[in-house]
Amino acid sequence: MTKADTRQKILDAAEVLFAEHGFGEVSVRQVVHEADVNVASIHYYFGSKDALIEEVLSRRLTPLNEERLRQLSAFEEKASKSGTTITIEDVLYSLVGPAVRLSRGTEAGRHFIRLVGRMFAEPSDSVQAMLKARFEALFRRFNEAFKQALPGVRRKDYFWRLHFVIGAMSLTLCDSQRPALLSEGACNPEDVEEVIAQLVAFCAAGMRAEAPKKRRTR
Amino acid sequence: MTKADTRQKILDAAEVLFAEHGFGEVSVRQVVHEADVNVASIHYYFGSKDALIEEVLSRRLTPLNEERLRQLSAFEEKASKSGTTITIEDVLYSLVGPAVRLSRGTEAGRHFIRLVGRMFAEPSDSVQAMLKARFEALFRRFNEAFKQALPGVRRKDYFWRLHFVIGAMSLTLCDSQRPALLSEGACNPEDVEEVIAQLVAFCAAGMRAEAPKKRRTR
DNA sequence: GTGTAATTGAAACAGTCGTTTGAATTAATA
DNA sequence: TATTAATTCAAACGACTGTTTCAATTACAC
Repeated sequence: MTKADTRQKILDAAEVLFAEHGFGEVSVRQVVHEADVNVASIHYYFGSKDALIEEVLSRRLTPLNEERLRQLSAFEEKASKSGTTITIEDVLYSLVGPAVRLSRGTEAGRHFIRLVGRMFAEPSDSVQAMLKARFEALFRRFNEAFKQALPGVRRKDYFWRLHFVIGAMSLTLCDSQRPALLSEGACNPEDVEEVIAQLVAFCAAGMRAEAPKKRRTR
Repeated sequence: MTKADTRQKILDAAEVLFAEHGFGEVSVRQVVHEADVNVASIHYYFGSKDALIEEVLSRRLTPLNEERLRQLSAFEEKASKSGTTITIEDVLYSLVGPAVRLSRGTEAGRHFIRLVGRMFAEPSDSVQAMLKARFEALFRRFNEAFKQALPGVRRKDYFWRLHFVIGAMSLTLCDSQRPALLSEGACNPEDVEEVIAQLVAFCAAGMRAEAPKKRRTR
């Protein structure tokens, strides 16, 4: 067995187990058992369990965010060629499309994406710091694009709505089965383009909403 | 110290710790240390760690969901008296209002609500079964109300959108600080009625959106 | 084929885990 | 106040945690 094989087997097994049960609940011994390698391999290749977690995440997160930026650039170029500006649907499509496709393509992608969704609800400082580092560039780029697509929306309203978009997206990535269960089969979570279209339509309408007014507290 | 005191101290400490670090990451010894009681108390009062988790959740979830139903009924009554039907804003307001208020009121509420948000991203079977049991009645009741408020929306579209609403709400409850951080202070997560108004406006617009159309896969 | 480095293996490290025990203590009942 | 029941306590249970050690094995350059 070559070096690459063992590393890969550990990462694959860890991805599945972490997605299924969370970081804290999965022991390195479960990982090495599933990967069919020795206990010491994890520390030989990664140094520690925490370092392994980092590796599991960055392995797929980097290409995913690159793809998002690629799609966004393509939409912007297309718009500028036709003398228009990018639409909110285009921006959302670039943001959620690659992620949903990854989450529904292979079994590995499904596990990984659930892992990311789980992390967004994870308040632990180390995880949040990691997320921030990996998403900062993406965030700045999409902020500009959203601004262009939503000229009339106030700054404050925009940031709240971005937060809601992230929430809707996270849950959709993290839990693919609930809509099917709740609707008793009417929703098909495996119809990737349908999921994307639903998510984009919902978020675009929410983003474009009238500025909210507070109610009297009851 | 009376019996009630010890039980209460354990529940309070467990709520904070579980919300902060998750179920698996918190040991019963951390809980008893924080609660300043003996290790055996947890098994004396609750039987097991799992049973303690259940107790922590149901202690606040039951009154929360009762309040949601109360508000919904009040809106429905008001509408029927004036010969109109309930609006989507009213339904959403009943769903998210009590939860957001709980999450921003006391420190205990904040911790508890983060716990619930975290659980929605938790795929573990035992947790999902627990959630299902505790939310089933609420779910049926709100389904009817949404149906009334959204006569033109197809069944399939509705269930997808409900899923997105839950996602937006979950993240907002779970992570109160991110909007403030991302917006560099423009959003104030402590302005409870503002948060509710923003969430309701976003979700109402999303719920009322035009039926989505799939794009060509790129 | 020999020597050297990379990798794997089984065993053990010191801690921590959830849980249990049974005696010591407190509170309630009579 | 005496008796009984409820509660607390320190200590220990075996199992499991992440990590380390070092000999055995494999791969590769010469």
